[in-house]
Amino acid sequence: MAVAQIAAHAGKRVRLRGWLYNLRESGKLLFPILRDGSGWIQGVAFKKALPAEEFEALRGLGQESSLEVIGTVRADARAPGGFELDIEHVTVLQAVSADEPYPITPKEHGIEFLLEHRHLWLRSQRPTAVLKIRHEIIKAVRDFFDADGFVLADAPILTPAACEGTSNLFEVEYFDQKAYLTQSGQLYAEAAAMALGKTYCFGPTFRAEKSKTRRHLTEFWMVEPEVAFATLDDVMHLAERLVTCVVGRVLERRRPELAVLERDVAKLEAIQMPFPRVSYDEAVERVNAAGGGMVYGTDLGGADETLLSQQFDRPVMVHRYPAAVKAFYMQPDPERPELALCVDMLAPEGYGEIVGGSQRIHDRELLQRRIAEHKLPTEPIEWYLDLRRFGSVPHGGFGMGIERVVGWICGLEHVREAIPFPRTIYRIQP
RNA sequence: UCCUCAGUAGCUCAAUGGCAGAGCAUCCGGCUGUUAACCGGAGGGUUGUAGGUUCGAGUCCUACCUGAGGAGCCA
Repeated sequence: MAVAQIAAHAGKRVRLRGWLYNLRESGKLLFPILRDGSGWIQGVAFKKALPAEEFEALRGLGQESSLEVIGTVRADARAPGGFELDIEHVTVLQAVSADEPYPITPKEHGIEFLLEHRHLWLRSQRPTAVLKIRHEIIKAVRDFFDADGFVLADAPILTPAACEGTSNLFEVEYFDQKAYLTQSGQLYAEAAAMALGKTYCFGPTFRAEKSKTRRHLTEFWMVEPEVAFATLDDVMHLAERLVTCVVGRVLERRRPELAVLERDVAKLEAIQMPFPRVSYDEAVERVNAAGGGMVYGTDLGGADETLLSQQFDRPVMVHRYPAAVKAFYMQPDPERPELALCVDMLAPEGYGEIVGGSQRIHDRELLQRRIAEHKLPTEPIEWYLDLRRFGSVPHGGFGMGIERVVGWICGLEHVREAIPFPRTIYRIQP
C-alpha cells in the first residue's frame, strides 16, 4: 500500500511502510508524518489507541527512522492531502539514534551543507519533485522518438578522441593506451543514422570544462537524435516538436510536483509551436538593440542569450552562426558559405541554450578540409570519413541537455538540482 | 585560468579590537488537533589552518585550505 493510493482506501484499514518525515507531539497525542516515496501523510496516534510500548517507541523516534504502521484512513479537511491515518499499530524497523540525529531538519540549510548531504537531501520534498519531473521528461523523450519511428542506438562512453576540441576531455587509462570520456555521441549517431535512418542516443556525457555557473555540470545527460536526409529546417522542426511534447507531458502528468516547486505554470503553458526562428545576424541586432554589446562574429554569451530570450514567451531558435565559431562538422549555408547551417535553441526566462544542432557536412573533401583547419587528428576518426565514402547523404541532428531542460521546466536556480548526484568542477562527493 | 564573496555549536546566523551568543536540532519535563506546533529547563565551542600586528584578535594583516557566486567556454 502506497501513500499515493490512499484516497482509494478511505475508511479502510491499511499498512504503510516508510520513513518518519516529522513528528509533532501534543501530550497524549502524536502526529507523525510518514513518507514512502510516493507521498506524505500525517498519522494521528492517540495514546489509548495503540499498545503502550508501541506508543512509547513512536514517541521517542527520530526523524527519518524507518517504520511500519497499521491504521485506518480517514478523510479530514485539516490534512494537506485531504486524508489522515488513525494509527493502531507501529513497528519500528530502524530507529535513528539521538546521538546522530538526521542532519537535514525542517529548517533552512545552506547549499554547501545540502550538497554534502545530497544522498539524504534526495528525501526532501523539493528534490523528490524534481526527480519525478526528470523521470517524466526522460520518459516523454523516449516515447516521442519511439512514436516517430526512431531507433535507439546508444553511443560508447569510452572514446578514442574528441569530436569538438581536445581541451575539455576527461582522460582515462585504457589498458596500454589513452581513452577519453565522451563529450557527445553525435559522431556515432551519424553512423547509426546511415544504418537506421532515424536514430537517437541518450546517455551521460562529460566535459572537463572549468566552468562554474548555474548552467554547468561536468557530467550531464544528453539526448541526440540524428536523421538521414534531414536539412536544417527539418532539424529545427524536430527540435520544437520534441520540446513542445516534453513540456506538454509534464503539464499533463506532473502538476502536483510543479506546485511543490512553486513553478509559474502559465509560463510553461505558453510553450506552443511554432517557436520563433531568428538568424544569427538578426540575433546580433536584437541583442544590441536591447542594450547588449555583441560583436558580430562571436558566440552569444550568457547575458546576450538572456537579452534575446526575454523578447519571446517561448524558446527561440537562433540559426546560421558564423562557421568560424562553430564545430568542424557543420554544413555551410550554400547561399552564404561563411555561415553554418546550425541552430541553438534558447529556453525562456534566462535558462539559456537547451538544444544545439546542425546539418552535417556530407561531402568528404570538405569534411577533410575542415578537420585539417581545426587541426584535429584524423586517425581516430578515420571511420567517420567512411560515412562519406559509402553512400553519403545530407543529414542532421541535435543534442538536448536533459539537466538544462529539467532546470528550466522546474524553474530551478541551478542545474545541479536537476540530476540526482551532480558532478561539478569542485565537487565529486557524495 | 581569472574576478568576487564566505568559513563561529549538528544546522541557520549574531557578536564597535575588550566575558563567544540566539533560534532550530538533541536530551529532560508539560500539553487530546499539531501543521517549520507551542511552553519551561539542560548539555553542546581548538571561531577553517599556519603565522603576524596588539596590553588584548572571532574581528586587523599575510599565506594557505575548503566552498559558493560569476566570467571565458559550452548542452
